Amino acid sequence: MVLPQISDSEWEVMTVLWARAPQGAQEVIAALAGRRRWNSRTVRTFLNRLVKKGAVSYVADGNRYLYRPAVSREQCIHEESRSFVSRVFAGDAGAMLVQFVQQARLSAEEIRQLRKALEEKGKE
Amino acid sequence: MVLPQISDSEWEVMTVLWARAPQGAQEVIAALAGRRRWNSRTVRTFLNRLVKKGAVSYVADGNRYLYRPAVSREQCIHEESRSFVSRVFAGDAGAMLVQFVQQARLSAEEIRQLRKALEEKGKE
DNA sequence: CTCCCATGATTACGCCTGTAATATACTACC
DNA sequence: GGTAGTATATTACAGGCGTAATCATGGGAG
Repeated sequence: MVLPQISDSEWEVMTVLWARAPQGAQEVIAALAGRRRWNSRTVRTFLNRLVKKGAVSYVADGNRYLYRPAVSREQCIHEESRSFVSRVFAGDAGAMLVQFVQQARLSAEEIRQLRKALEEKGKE
Repeated sequence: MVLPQISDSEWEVMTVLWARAPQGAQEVIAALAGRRRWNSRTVRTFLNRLVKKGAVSYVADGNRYLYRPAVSREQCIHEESRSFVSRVFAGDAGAMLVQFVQQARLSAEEIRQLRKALEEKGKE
């Protein structure tokens, strides 16, 4: 199955659904209200498009729908990352990592975690 | 100055110009011929759009133009990366890195390089 | 029974993208 | 001086995206 293409705005909607599901449109709208000043109709449009794309499914609940993700966050992250690295770093993930590690602000905990992940890699 | 928005296809054209500049349209078309099966007119369209966006500048050279990047690769990478991390990882670069390190195939040299970069980070 | 309101469905619209084709201008050759 | 090539400039067109407004429908308030 090919993952549906998810736009920037749609991604925010997915984030809400990945955090909790199922949710009605009102709840999704409420969850987004803090971050984005979208008209409620706009959010409904995104939900519709996501359904049409197969990224979200729904079941009827009385007079409304309950929406839930139809694709996993992990898969989507994977796909987005792949396309990002391929675009910007010509597929060279190593180059990307080096650049990011040098540039990002990392907590001590993250550094520890990254070291550990690298150890694992080194063993292969 | 706000960086222009560069699309996927346009990014490939920029890559060619970042590698060597200035170049005439023919040279850019030739450079891309191996990777993408674009009609030469398509490439010219991208060059035009990039000029219009201010990402590329040109000077006349006889009957043709010589194009060169008007924005630096580093700036563009930075911007693309920022928007990617903010979108997919809600701005949490650390989370992104952990995910990538676990997932990417890395050469021994890259692992060494990353370790070193982490050492530097740890010292701060 | 009737009217309003919320909900989903359909439609709108301008800009961006991918992918070119057509038009115009200039040069180099016969 | 016309003609064939190139080069750039302009135009095309469908599908995606951001941002909503309008339409239709069914259930609850009165």
